[in-house]
Amino acid sequence: MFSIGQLSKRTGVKIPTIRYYEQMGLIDAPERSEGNQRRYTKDGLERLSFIRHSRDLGFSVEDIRGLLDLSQHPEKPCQDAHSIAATHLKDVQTRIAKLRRLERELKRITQCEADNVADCAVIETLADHGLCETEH
Amino acid sequence: MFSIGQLSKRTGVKIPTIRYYEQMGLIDAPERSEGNQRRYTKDGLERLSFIRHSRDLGFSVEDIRGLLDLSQHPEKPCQDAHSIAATHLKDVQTRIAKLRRLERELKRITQCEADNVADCAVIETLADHGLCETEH
DNA sequence: TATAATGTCTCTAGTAGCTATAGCTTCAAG
DNA sequence: CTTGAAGCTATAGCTACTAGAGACATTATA
Repeated sequence: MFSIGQLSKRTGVKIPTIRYYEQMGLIDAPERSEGNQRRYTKDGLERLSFIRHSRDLGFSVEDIRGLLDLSQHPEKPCQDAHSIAATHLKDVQTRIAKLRRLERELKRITQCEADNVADCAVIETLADHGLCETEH
Repeated sequence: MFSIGQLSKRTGVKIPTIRYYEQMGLIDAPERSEGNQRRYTKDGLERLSFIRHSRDLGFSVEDIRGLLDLSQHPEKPCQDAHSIAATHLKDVQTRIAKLRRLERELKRITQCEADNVADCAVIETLADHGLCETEH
């Protein structure tokens, strides 16, 4: 049996976050000690690790709900898992593309060598959208 | 003079967002019509465009506060603007790097060809961090 | 000029995914 | 038995908006 602090150390999930996941119904409310403190089993540890890892990969809490549910039913087909992951991958790729456009634009404007605001490319660009090289 | 709706159309900033910016002190409270509706001048339009453009480039509201302040003082040196932009650029680059790691990992796990959850690489990977190729 | 349609007003609450704080109780070590 | 760390609940805060309710203003058409 683990206390919430031990669980936190083993999974890398902060204590308030564990309580938050319980509240959100991502993890079951565990048993309690006589003094009303949470006591987790190995199962709880594994479930939380799954969640942690999924969050690390950027899945939303809603996605994780679905993935957790699937993981409890090994005999089910796994199309749903594939589709959740594929959708997420697309989303990540979209965000990368957007950030790369920002990066290009920011690189360009930070090359400004002016000394004061009147001639500064950063401020000038922000003030006038027409000066941008790309559409955002 | 523009109504809030006209301002919204010209800048692409949604009406509730304009009111929100006013509340946050990013834009000044404009004059009102007899019937208490907001009436904006060209100045207001330009300031909001600046904000919109800065948001498009991903600057935070706090950053924008600083940038707006600088833009009002053309005689000032523009180091601060450069440093805000450079910090933001680094931040964007960090996020890109992180997303690329995610992309690689997601690509890998979505190549799974299994039919059911028991053999599914997606679920398996999430359940066991040891199966990851990279650190997140 | 009357009326209908659209626009705008304020206020409150909700979104995601936590994080922080206050004031209390419990646990483990010495 | 005491002390200090760890845990409890409940509430509020974070970013940057967005949605909705119910009332009032403005504009276009009949």
